[in-house]
Amino acid sequence: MSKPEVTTTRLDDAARAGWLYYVAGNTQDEIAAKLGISRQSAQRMVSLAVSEGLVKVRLDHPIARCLDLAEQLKQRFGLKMAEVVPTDPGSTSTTLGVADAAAAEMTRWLKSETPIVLGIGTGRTLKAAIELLSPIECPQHKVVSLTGNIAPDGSAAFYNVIFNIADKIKARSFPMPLPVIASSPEERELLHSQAMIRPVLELSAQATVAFVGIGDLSEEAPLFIDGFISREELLALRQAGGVCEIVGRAFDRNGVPLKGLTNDRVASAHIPSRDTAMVIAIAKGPKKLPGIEAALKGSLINGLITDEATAETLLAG
Amino acid sequence: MSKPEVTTTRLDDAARAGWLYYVAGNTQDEIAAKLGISRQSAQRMVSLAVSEGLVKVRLDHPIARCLDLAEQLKQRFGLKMAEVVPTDPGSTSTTLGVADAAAAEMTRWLKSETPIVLGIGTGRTLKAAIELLSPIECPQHKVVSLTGNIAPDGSAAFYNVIFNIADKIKARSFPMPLPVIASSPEERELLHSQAMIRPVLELSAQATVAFVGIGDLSEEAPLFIDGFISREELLALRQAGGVCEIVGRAFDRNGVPLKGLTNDRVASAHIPSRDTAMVIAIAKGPKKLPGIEAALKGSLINGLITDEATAETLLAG
DNA sequence: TTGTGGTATGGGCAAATACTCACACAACGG
DNA sequence: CCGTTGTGTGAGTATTTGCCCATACCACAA
Repeated sequence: MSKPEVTTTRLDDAARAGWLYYVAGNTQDEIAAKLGISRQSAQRMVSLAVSEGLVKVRLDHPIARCLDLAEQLKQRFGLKMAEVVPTDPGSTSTTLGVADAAAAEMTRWLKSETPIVLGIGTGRTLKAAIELLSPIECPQHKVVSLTGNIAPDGSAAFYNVIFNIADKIKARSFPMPLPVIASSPEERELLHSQAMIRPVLELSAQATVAFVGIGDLSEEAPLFIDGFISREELLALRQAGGVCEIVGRAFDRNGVPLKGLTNDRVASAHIPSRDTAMVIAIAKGPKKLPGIEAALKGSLINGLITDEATAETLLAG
Repeated sequence: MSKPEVTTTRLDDAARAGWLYYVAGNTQDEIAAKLGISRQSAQRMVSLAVSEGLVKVRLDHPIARCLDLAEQLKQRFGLKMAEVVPTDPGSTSTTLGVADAAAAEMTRWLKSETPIVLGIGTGRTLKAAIELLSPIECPQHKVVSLTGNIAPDGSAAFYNVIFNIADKIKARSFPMPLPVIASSPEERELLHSQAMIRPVLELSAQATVAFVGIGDLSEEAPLFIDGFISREELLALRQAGGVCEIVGRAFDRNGVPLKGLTNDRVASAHIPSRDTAMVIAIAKGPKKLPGIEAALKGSLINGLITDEATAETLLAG
């Protein structure tokens, strides 16, 4: 006999046992007594009810939908980790919710006893996340910046958050005292070969986990708004097919880094290897969608924190 | 609301834990690890999710015996609708199972696109049912109370559930700001002629469907326990042949309303006409048997939700 | 009758889960 | 300011559950 073929009365009994268990809240012992069978049989009845799909559980909470979407994201894009937070339909904030979730995820990593190397990108979302981070003492960990922290005018780049996080978690921090984008490829090489910088770059390659934002390349591209690139450079990136930027480096819609242009001068560390590190992007909203899609296609990341609406669009596409 | 009042984020966490447990099939240990909390807390979260009613279990199996009994009930007593849930032999609860079924039946009605008028009685069973009701937005419907909601001491009658249900389903609600039993027939007339009350009474007569409980008139009669009638009044009702009470109005064993006594002063609306409305009683257990029999004999109802044991006794008698 | 293959049963045990308790901490009220 | 009260937490412990396995049972064929 190929099919399991369960008889009707058997399923009836299973349903009854399942009812007594799940609805009436009996223990298997009690069910056994009431149905006049052994506890083991009662257990079998209950598990039969489950395996035959008689028992359906539903969670009456918006969160349930989010978890479901997260699971789908992981499946579909081969992510190791995904988190979807509820969308607040009214809000236009690009950080609401995801920042909290990112802070929570960071905390989970930081709670580890064994030392980790935490790579940190840049951006508004990340800054918001770190502001939400609860202070926690983790002297065992190291936190390393993936981007330079010097703005074009020589001031500290505002959305470079390495100091903020280091302060919050009392870990040793490794900032990258460089401009985000050097003036020429040669300057970048020169800077990268400095004794102060090299160990930071090496450390960033060893990151256990990295949190990065995804920047769009629209008219309001953070790289442009914050003055790291000129309007002409922004247009050139778009012309070349660029749709997003991670730690300053521009990618096309397939997540392939653009050749030339500002990419030749980006002084940031490379995104850590997805084989050895968790690279978690924090991004939501329609403006970031092409960027997220690119990052997923190009396997630039293996973790994503986003919101419901964004997740739905990603899965629909 | 005198409820414990659990904050949103706490419920969110509970939902998350519940999802991981029931949907994703994690053990509590795994949940604890994933959420970065202790196993005990994970357990608490899961049980919170259950106790807050976030987790709904449904059994997708018509237990043959119950269906059979339901069919027989419909045939024998000319009901339009009957539902029989399994009996838990050991339990003394008067709501277990039937409340779930009632909630499911309500949901079925509420899902209707076309606006309905939902009449709601009172009582423990009904309250339990409404607590199990999943929140569902139905602004198209109206829900009207069939009984007054003022207790003898002036407080809100505890088992009047119009507000609970209105809150759950986001429908316009029509409570009846009256005492359940007026001090005299004259007072009742006066109250009923009020401009605030009349529309409610008229609406209740137009109900599409009404859910009512059946109260017994034993020493533990809810009317008496909750202080709506005195012991003397209770005894008088029994003396006069009363066996049950629906929306406060007492009936004899044939389902004929008693003349005089407290019935002259009951301020409740009449049970909607069985010709135009579904009137569904929710009741089980030996104590309610005479009441259910009376309601069936007097054709006070055309729908019944009860349990196996009660159904069997009804059919045997 | 006996053997054989398949299936159901219950004992036993480790894992998982629920519960109780004591304590920490914050909010509240004198 | 200090007790009081309520709430949340972790530790420890009892209960419950899931699962393996030896055994009993049954139908059927030799």
